[in-house]
Amino acid sequence: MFELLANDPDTRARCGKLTTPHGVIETPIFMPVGTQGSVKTLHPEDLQAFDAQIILGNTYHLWLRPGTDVIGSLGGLHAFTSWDGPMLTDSGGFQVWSLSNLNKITEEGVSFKSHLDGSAMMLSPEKSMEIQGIFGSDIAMLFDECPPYPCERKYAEDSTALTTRWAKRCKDWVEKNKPTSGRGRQLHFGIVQGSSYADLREQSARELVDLDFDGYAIGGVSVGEPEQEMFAAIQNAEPFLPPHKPRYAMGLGTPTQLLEMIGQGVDMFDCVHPTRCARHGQAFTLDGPIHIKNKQFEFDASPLTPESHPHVARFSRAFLRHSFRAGEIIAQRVLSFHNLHFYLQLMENTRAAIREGRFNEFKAEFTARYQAGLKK
RNA sequence: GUGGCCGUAGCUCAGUUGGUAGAGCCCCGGAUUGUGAUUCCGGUUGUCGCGGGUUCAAGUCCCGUCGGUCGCC
Repeated sequence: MFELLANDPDTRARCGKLTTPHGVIETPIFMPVGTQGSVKTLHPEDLQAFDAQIILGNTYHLWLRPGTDVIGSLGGLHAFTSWDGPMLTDSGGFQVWSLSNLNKITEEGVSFKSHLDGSAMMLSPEKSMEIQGIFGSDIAMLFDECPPYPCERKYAEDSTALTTRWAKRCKDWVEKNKPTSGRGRQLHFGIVQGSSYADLREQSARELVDLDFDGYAIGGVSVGEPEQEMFAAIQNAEPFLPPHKPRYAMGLGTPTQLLEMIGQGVDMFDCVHPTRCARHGQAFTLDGPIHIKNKQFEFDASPLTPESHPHVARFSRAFLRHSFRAGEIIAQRVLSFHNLHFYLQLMENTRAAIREGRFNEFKAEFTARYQAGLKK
């Protein structure tokens, strides 16, 4: 299922291969986010063009619209969205946090009002597993509670314990119902919580590992915490996760954060950052991000970056700036393509560096150049 | 010729009983971290058509004048 291929001698970074029903994923990997069944502005062929290995979908959003009846009758999420590669579905636990003004958390689950039509809904561990089973994603995330940041000790304790109890219920449901992706056994990842408390992170990790899942995510990050807290959450959980299972940092991060966390033993990432920034005109480069809408690019005939994919490099910076200012869709699409290509290229180069035992050097070089660009 | 309406930021306009000028867009810059994101935040810009009068104080009131617009002869 998960095979470790290389360990970096100087850090906790490693290379691996995760086998899923719809294909093999090489780690470390970044997973583009396609909340509602598509990566915004991109065609599945675009994703293939820069070798996206796995993409995300979201249980909460796809359950509310179009619903399990539609996706189920169309043959599952892969057939429905026309993406034939591996797919991971988030459980909806994060939406409990991000839409928190509309919900109420109880032992049973979360009752909330649909943000689409206000109708009363209830999401529970069993329900989330059932929905993800019908979707037939390759990797299903357990239904967790993502506490806010900052979070008081008592709340964090109760929340962490609740996430463990919910994890047990998810496991029971899965063992009873044995969901498949349509091509084989669906994988299930537990989610470590514990907020900013080291002992709770450890406790959460241990309890989830005892339940034995296919992989482990570190959640409760990307909720507005400072970067150091984010890294601390990883460091407080990672030592208690089994080396022979994949680790996934949820909702992260920037290019340099990815390298930092890979060095801390993380294998998988997802984040809306590259696609959201792209739609707003920010492009990632080896010298830090640039705002393509800026006046300095008005007459710039050069490609977005020297390393840009041919689909992107055929356009001048001047044209991209113009297209953004004119509100043309092509601009958002080209930058989305570019940013994801940049992230996946970074992952590919990182894997090569780990295999060759020079991850630290690679990370230092990349980070120095990127941050020098940030200061300009 | 005559009557009404209108002249305020680059554009479209708001400006209460007179109290020292605002909004949206544009433009310039920034944010964005398990997507409720064509989102959010910040910034630049004015002979208030012109001249005169009343008043402590006029974009607001009065007179004149110029320009635009609509109606009438």
